[in-house]
Amino acid sequence: MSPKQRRGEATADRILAAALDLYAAQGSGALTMTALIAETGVSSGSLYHHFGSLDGLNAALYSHCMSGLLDTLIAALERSRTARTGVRALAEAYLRFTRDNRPAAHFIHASSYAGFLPAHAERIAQAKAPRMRRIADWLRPHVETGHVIALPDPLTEMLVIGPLAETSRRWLAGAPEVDLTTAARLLPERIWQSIRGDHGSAPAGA
Amino acid sequence: MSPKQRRGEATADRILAAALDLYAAQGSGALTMTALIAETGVSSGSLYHHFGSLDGLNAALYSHCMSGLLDTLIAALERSRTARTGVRALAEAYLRFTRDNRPAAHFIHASSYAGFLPAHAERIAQAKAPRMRRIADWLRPHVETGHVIALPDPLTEMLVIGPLAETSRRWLAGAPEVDLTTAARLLPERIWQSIRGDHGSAPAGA
DNA sequence: TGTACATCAGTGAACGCGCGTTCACTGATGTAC
DNA sequence: TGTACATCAGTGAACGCGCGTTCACTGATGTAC
Repeated sequence: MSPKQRRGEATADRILAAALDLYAAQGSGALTMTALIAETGVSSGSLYHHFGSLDGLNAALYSHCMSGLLDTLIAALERSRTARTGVRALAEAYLRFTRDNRPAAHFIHASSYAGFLPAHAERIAQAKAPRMRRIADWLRPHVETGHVIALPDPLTEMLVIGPLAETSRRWLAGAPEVDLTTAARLLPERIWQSIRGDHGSAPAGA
Repeated sequence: MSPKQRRGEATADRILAAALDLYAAQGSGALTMTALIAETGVSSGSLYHHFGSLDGLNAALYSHCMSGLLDTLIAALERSRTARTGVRALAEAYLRFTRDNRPAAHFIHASSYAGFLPAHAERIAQAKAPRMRRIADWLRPHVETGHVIALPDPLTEMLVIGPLAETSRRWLAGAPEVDLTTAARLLPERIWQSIRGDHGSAPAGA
């Protein structure tokens, strides 16, 4: 996991970067050990030394990309004070991440059902869990004051992430009718409407 | 595409059913020509006679599953008169489809970035387009009366389908915290809140 | 400051395996006269 | 009603290829004394 020599870490990073490049350029079918060896010049033995298997490499790449996304969302949230501005900032940040980190976003979304997720669940959760906790910690007081509706555990997340993930997926798949800029302008307020509590901002007129 | 003999159609259907079974049981990696030949007893030549390639078979399976989902949504919509009841019925129907047709739902969601989608886009659109049109036709009058907010083209769809798709994905991936029954009880109304216009039902108290 | 040694990092040839696909063929079905 | 024939449906052996992984090895790094 954590290399004991500097050059080891550098090699691992270089391999992950090349893996994401390969993925971005030619899709999931192109992310093979053979292609990675050809692309990086690194030997197969070295690849196995660092990642154990192709699945292990995929898991490491997933962890890396997902951490990038969550860190972006956390930064947006923790800059905001009210529930409404926080949710809106998170929504904008999510779509901005998709636009600015297309390969990483693509890899995250395309990996939903990949075999390496359950196989390396523990290692992945280790990176993901503390970040999810920070998001939950930010949200909790706003639920307690009634500004955000109280829903059973993952449903608020579904309402917020759902439209953003679906929009990102369509855009990543190349759907020409999806425009991230328009989405970033209009979706955040509608998402906020879907989770705000009775105690939220003025309901009908303003 | 359309077989000229009865038994041809029966064989193709049997192959697609076996393909979905294989997929459901062991994941996308298990849906291979070799496995399909072993499972169905059909010869490789027959497989190629009907579907042309593995990608072709995947595209046919996708079309079949997607049509099933859309038909379910259309039935729910066209039973409803008001915008609110229609949207709620669609949301419930979507989650019910996921629960009752797990393999088909899984295949649909997991295929988002598959190579066979662009490769067979035309054939797939032929099944999808008329169904999407019926949904759009149902929605249009409700936008015109102001009961549903007017948004640029795919954004309303993102707000409605997003939370449903995300909930389905998590459940399909085996996330234990996602409960489709709870989701079906609480999400529809929240989704409605996200797309209803000023002219929608009474806003704050009821 | 120098040396011995354990550990980490990296090499590359070789392996077996299952994959998608092809092709020359036979058998079944439906249609025209 | 019967026959000829074109087309559809289905067979299965054979192909080459690229894949993930292994393993015995060498070289680089850091640490203990």
